[in-house]
Amino acid sequence: MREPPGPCGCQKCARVGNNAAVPPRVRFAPSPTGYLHVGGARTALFNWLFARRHGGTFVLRIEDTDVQRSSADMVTGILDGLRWLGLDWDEGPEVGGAHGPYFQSERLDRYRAAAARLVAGGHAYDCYCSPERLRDEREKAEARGEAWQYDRACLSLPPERRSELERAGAPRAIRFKVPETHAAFDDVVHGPIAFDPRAIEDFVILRSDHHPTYHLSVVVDDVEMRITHVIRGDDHISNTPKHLLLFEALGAVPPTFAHVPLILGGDKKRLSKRHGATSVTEYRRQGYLPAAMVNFLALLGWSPGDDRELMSVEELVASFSLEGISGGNAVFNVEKLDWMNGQYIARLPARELAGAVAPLLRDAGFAVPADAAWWYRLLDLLRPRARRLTDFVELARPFLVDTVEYEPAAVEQHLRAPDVAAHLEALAAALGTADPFDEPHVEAAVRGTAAERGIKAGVLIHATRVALTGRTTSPGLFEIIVILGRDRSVARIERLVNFLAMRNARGIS
RNA sequence: GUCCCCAUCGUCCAGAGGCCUAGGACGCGGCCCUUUCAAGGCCGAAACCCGGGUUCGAAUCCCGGUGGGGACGCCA
Repeated sequence: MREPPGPCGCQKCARVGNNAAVPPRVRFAPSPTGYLHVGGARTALFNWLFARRHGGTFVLRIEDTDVQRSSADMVTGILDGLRWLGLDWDEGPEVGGAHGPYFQSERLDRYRAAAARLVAGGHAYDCYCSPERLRDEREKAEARGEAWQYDRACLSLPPERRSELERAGAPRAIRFKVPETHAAFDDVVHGPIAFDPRAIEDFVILRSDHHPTYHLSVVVDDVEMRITHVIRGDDHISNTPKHLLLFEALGAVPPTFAHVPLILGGDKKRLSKRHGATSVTEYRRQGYLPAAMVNFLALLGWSPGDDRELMSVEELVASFSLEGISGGNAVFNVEKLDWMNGQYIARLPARELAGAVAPLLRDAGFAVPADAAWWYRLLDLLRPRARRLTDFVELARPFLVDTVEYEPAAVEQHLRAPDVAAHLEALAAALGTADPFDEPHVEAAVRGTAAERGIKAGVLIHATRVALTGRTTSPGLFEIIVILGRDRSVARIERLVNFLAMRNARGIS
């Protein structure tokens, strides 16, 4: 029996009720208690790709029910991170939408109403147990090497005891009464997962300060925001049975779940600060291109099913499917990210590259060259040598300063040949008459000079590189002579000749 | 400790019973190109965790072990 295709012609769009296929609604729900972590960014990316692939809606919801630890700055940072990656949201902060508000701190009345409904329906009950008592019980159990579950002390409180507590002003939380039904679901990436409900304690859904816990708010919002697919981190698998139970108690059809594996550091431990950068802001600062970051993150735990590696956002959207997500955790491999970033730098249009490098140049105290054509040509010479945007500052330095510094290693390695100064003077003269001043003629001048003076071209080339850049490495010599131009090239060669003369005079050779 | 998830080169993935002499990419080694450094091209080393089943046939299915990870809060 074939099911009707979804709105985008595929079989994967959500089916709500009997058989009406609707475009999927997915959400990314970060907690603003920290910056946007690369793991969170990848979860957001998978949600976004899924929504775009199926013509669905990507909702951004801020889970700021932890008043103490949440901050507005973190919200800004997360939004900036998502925008930098190009993950635009259809509903959420700043854009609004029909299912708002999108900050949980503005939806507290809904959670309280839902909790009251659950109590009224016999799915939840008031709990007056003090946090101290619960903590003690847990510690005692732990000392015995056992796990402790809430003992349902408040499940059936005698009315007189209850009014006594109320009169005494005892803080009251609300706990969900976990039923004995089996909690099982079919995870899109993991397959069937079943839990024994006896392993789930009666968890708190509304704190004594009348704020919801995560379990309540996430389910209430997913219901009210009509979320069809929950794509989130693996670490939520063990929470899912609680959520399933809540969906049921609330009389709602649960969404489809897809739990994506975690991102680990080189030691296979959960990625954290000691592994290096973990926030997307940090990668941005380090000179990674958003397109490279997206490509890399997409391939971390997901594959299009073939051997493609370099994929544009359009290709990712066209190929994305939840079934392509692998079940195992993935190690964040910076070397591969570096390679990929280099690939994107190599392919970036000159204008865009120049735009991306400009702020870095200014930060380093350089003015962006006024001659755009010249600057683009220079960038083209440098780009195959760059892996990060930040590399361009050092690569470009010799071409932006008035006077180059001679690196000791360059002086030692390439200026030892006999009569280098004389050879360089001859080259300066030859360059003075090269016409036109282009690569073939410059090359002819260099090779011709070497031949006339009976030395190997390499000797002259290396010495000249030191004169022009002060370094042992650079783009091809003929290319850099041309880009520096006749006057600057000749001047730099003559300056090195003088430098060598002074050094000889001081007998330092 | 209990529950859950996972298991292919060092790393990220391909593989959905015969197409596997296990494929691609990063990284690594070599060669080519070459004025250096890159980039690029070519070549190479490198893996199915172990043990039982099922099957004519298993990297692929089942069970057990081992290993790794995650969750066990009035955090999210």
